[in-house]
Amino acid sequence: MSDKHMTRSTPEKRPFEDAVSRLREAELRPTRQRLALARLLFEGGNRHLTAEELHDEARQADIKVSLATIYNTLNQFTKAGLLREVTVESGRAWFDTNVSDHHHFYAPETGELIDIDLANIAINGLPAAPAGREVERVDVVVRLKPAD
Amino acid sequence: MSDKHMTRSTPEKRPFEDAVSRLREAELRPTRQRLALARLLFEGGNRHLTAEELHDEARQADIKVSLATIYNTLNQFTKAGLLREVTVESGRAWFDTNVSDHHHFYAPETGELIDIDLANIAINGLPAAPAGREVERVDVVVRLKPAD
DNA sequence: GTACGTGCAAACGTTTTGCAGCGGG
DNA sequence: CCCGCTGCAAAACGTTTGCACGTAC
Repeated sequence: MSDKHMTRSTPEKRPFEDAVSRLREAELRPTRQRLALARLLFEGGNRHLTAEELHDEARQADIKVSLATIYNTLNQFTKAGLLREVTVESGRAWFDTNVSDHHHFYAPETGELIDIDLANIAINGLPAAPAGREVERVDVVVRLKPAD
Repeated sequence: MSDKHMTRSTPEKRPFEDAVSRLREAELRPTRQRLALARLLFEGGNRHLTAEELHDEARQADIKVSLATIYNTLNQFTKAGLLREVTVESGRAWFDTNVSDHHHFYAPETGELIDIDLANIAINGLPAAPAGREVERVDVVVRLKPAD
């Protein structure tokens, strides 16, 4: 086996490989743009972003991506289960890199979203879903306002 | 006390008077359009409507109202506490004539919203609001899908 | 009469789409 | 080489706004 194409696995390299395999598992071709966006999204913990915010981040990181591609990518990632869409406001979609079952605090004035772990919360006595339907997901949004 | 301005309270007359006083209490001038919309909204129990749906209903009832006025009116009614805005989908605002504290089932395919009474549901263990903030409202949305 | 409401059309912000060209496998 | 992806611009969508006119009080 030639080592002509082999590269040493440096610590800095890891995220790149992670992003590649993440995309492959989701059956999405690891294109330049998707890789770049995946790294922005998934490095550095749980994040809540709008399309516009991700676009700005990409620009700041000197990644050339059109807003249309941002939207396409966010929707594809969501469909593939890599992201979760959070609906707290009509007129703006938020995307959450935390795809586990959880809930949110939402502060309208700042647009801030804060995760609430499922372990912290119990919902009892929910009526059964109407006939012919089943529950897909329960979303709890705790709307905040500045304290008096 | 003169009965000069008194009108016999016929069953058909009530809703009109109700709508008038409802608007007066909310400090909104009872104009032709606001009255007509108020009657469409508040007669016949709890309703969940989008602006577009209310506009269509008005057209069918031969009420001439522009879409802009529908939006203005829905927002004014909401601010006045006569309606409640329900956010279940980014890109479309729903208005609920039930302003009491309650939650919703939501069926995306049909756009159907079904009230869940607060009595039926208990939420325990919610973390405290972050510092400097307080909880304004807790919204629970149970997203439905067609049964398998 | 006057302040407020309405209608219309145009502007807005977000999201989607159509199509020519690029690039990953 | 081929099919899927990207970029751009334009369109679509729900919603808001500016301004002239109308109307409740």
